Amino acid sequence: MYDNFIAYINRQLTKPLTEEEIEIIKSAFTYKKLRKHQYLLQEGEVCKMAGFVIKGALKQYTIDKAGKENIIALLIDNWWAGDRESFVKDEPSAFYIDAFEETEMFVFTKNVYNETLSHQPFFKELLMILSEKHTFRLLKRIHATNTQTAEQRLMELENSYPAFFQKFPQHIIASYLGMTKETLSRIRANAAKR
Amino acid sequence: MYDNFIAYINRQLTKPLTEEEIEIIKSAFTYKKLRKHQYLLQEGEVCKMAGFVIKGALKQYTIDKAGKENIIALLIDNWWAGDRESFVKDEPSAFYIDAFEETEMFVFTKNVYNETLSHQPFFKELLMILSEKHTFRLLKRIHATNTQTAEQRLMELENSYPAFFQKFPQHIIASYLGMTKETLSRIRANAAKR
DNA sequence: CGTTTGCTTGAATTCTGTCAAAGCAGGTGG
DNA sequence: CCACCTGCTTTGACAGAATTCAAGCAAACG
Repeated sequence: MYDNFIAYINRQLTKPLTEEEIEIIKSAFTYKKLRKHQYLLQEGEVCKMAGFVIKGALKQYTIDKAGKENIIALLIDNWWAGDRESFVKDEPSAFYIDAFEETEMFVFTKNVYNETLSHQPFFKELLMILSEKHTFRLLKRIHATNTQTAEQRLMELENSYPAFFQKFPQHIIASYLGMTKETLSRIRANAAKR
Repeated sequence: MYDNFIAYINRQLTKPLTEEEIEIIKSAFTYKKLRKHQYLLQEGEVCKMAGFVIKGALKQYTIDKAGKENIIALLIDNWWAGDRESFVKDEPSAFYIDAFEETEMFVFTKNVYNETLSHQPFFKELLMILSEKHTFRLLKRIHATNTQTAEQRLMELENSYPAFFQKFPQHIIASYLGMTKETLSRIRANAAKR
């Protein structure tokens, strides 16, 4: 059951996990299944649980006064889900995270993190590597929104993360890209004409 | 000379630096002064040096085919400068970083990082803490551009980082915020009318 | 079968970028 | 000391892009 997860971690780290470390992972991460529309986290809650998406799809978003969802992240197989800021600082989260389809995860709690994972060198290295990759992607997203047209960003997303387009409807993708669903639809229509 | 820098690091870490660690810092970080307009890094170069801004101002940016600068980061006193992606992966950087005014820094090289700093627990912790804070800020920037108007983002920047407006002219700030200098000027004019 | 969900399209409006021109310092060199 | 640059800001006119509001349609679902 943990095989793919262990293999994934080994792909990130510079040296493979020892048997001992694998045991630690198996005891620290518990299997959790989210039904469609089930919350992993709600705004105002402190994020006490984070984890790895084995299979499924979640969205992370805020809701403004008008009730509109603003998608900040889309999370699918082999991604991590959780609000790290809230988790680390023990502060209420600004985000909702919920399952857009039935989702299987390996999760760990703040207690397990504090007592076990945070002392493990392999886990510190993993966190550092993931954090760096995440930072690089976020920087690219900012740069892309500042320099590229809506159409270019859409095409780039289609190339980089085609799975998003299988899992999520267009209005979700549009919000993630910072545009309305109408704009996304029109971009598509214009591109098709050429 | 290193006092403020050591104090800064102690403010980040959970436990204060030992005398030994302070000595390591003093030998690993060297003082460097950049003249106005001097490059810390140019596009296409591998970033072999990164560091802490003691005093001064730098901008990190790309240049498009039309020759237009696109500012991705502004770096002033008590910030860190360098392209971590290039530094870590040993790949050519996509960015320029140059001093907008005379700038004093404490820098470390890739060699020093590999041989010394990367093995120091205190430095790993520091990197992790800084990386996390950086990530939180980047996420907020993305969310702000997707949900707030140009005027709101400008006002928020004025509140959060007033020093930017002392150090940099408006056309640099505008680029950082992803708008043209004309738009920024008009936002100001409209806001003043009310 | 009716309801929900997602997608498209149109028209009007607002916002932003582009291009061009002009003004306004501050600093430099003659 | 003055004239001239250079860097920065502002303004206007116009074009283009994106949002909003509204309506309609198709597919999926219970």
